[in-house]
Amino acid sequence: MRTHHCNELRPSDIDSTVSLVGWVNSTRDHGGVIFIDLRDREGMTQVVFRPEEDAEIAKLSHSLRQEDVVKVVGKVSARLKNSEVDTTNTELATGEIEIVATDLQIINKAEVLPFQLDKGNISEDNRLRHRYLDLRTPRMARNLKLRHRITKATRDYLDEGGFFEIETPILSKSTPEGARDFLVPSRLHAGKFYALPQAPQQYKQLLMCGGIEKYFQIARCFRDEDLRADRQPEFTQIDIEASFVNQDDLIGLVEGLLARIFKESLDKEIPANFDRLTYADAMNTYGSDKPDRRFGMELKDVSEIFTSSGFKVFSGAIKAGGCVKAINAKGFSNISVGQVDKLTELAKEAGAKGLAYIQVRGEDPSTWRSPITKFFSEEELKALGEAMNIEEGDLILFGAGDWELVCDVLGRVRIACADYQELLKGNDELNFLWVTDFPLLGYDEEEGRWNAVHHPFTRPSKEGEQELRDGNYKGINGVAYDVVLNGYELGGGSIRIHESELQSAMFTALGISEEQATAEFGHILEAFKFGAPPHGGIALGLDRIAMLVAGENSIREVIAFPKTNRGLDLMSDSPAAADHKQLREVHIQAKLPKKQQSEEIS
RNA sequence: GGAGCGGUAGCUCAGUUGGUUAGAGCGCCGGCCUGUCACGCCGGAGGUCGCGGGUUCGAGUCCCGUCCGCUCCGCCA
Repeated sequence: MRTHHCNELRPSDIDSTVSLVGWVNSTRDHGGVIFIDLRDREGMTQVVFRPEEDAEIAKLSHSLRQEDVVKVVGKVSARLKNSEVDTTNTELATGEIEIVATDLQIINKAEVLPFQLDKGNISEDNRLRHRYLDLRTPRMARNLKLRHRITKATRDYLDEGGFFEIETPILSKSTPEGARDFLVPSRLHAGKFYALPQAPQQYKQLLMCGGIEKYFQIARCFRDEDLRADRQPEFTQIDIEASFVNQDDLIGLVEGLLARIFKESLDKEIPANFDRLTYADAMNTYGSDKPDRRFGMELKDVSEIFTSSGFKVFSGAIKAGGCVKAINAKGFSNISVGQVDKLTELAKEAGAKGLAYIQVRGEDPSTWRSPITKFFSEEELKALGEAMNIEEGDLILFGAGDWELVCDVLGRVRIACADYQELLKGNDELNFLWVTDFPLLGYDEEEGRWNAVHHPFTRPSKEGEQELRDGNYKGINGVAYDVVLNGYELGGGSIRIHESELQSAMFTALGISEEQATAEFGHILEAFKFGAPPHGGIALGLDRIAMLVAGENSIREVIAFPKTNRGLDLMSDSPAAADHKQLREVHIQAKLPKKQQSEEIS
């Protein structure tokens, strides 16, 4: 049907006869001569219709409208160019040539579109409602192409590394831990349900038990939780598991994979090895387990200065076993009152009592504007000035109290300040980082029990193994690692437990009874008894990687048919009610909230 | 579950303190135009101001409720 794509023709093709197919991107009708830009997946080519060339064809060309699907046959010609005029279009790859049409076939007319494809600022709900049109835009074509290159690079790289791509069940079993599951009622087994997988975690470990040794999957995962710009209810992970490997093996593997991905999608070189920070250091220095290190503004512990301070908020916090930390937002002393209020609100939401600050208006502390410096002694002010490297124009922000809380609060404040100061404007750096040595278990005050920080299959550190068996849960680290890019968690993994007895100890730690463990996880406990190899793995968020590669702010921009914030597909209008027959077959009766009942009946 | 922002023509938006017939650009329709590439010129059509209620002589504008979209907190082992 076609001889070329719309991005291909060059001056070297002049005088050849070609045929192109595609969509009418735009028309410029001069009454006599008519130009159209013909667009396909790859690019655009200008077609010119002249009455003197073929009166019939030229006449037909007057009827062309945006997004008509057409086939054009014609001769490749040079654009008019002499000392007086130059009709070359430097914006277009094919801008030095044009097709002089000798035949035009209108394959399918398009009605007037719900929005103009060449306008860049269409509201997102409108784009989603007509996603099949939105996908024609260069932006979406590019994003999906990049996503394809990423998955292709992943498959090639892991294949070359000896990994088998294996599919695991979508209809699987609900697990008590973790995110809310999507449930699928069983027709054959009344009252029973499959769950859609949150991740192929157990299956991939069972593949290791099955002697596969190296597995990967571009795996669709499902979580019935609230959405965000970087969270969809169904999303895709690059899921990897390998036997007889340690943490360094997996870190090296993933560094190589990401290098391959960035090379083949953006032709960008990234560092061969990423920095590593322990969880404790990441929290201590950046107040986050996924720190954005493209800017500094590091958290500093200034407890020593205020141990016996007259300012009781600080000295009291230290006496109670906590700490005082501060950040220096360089050059941000001109912060507005409104912004101070916003930061304070942010700190309070995170659990702080307030947010102490100093606006540094000059060298001398007497010029500093602050609600708290009046309580500080001269020595304290001097020591603080040195510790925080205080200079004119700086803004110092404090947190005091429990270490974890202070880190978290200042971590959030740090991000907000960078945002206000536009520190990352125009920054195209790719800052990769490993965060390691996560705590294995975290204590949930509200529920009064221990939770897995990563998941219940993460291996404790060598020293932690006996502690786990003995029930000394505080302070055990897991052999877990997260890879972070510019403040986004790209993925996380761990070396797993492969001994049935140690896995049971883990379930005990999580308050799962022996009966429950047998019922929910019996298959994996059993599998570990028959010669399970030591193994570990990682899962990377494909959508987030694609988002960052494409330079987008939302993963919806790299997903062909995403859901809205409320989990709706505006195009197909899902989810939708099921009719009574369907529900009967799966032994389900819908019981709607009161306010919805009246609507459904009417 | 909570907070914030938004919803006005097919699209993107403006709309003052509540006050006459709700505007602009693009698109669309008709006419003109033989070198444009955001083509140009002339004319025209097009509105449940998200929906429901309230206040008022009078509501796009104020109040209450509700739906939808976006961002964030909670949540996301």
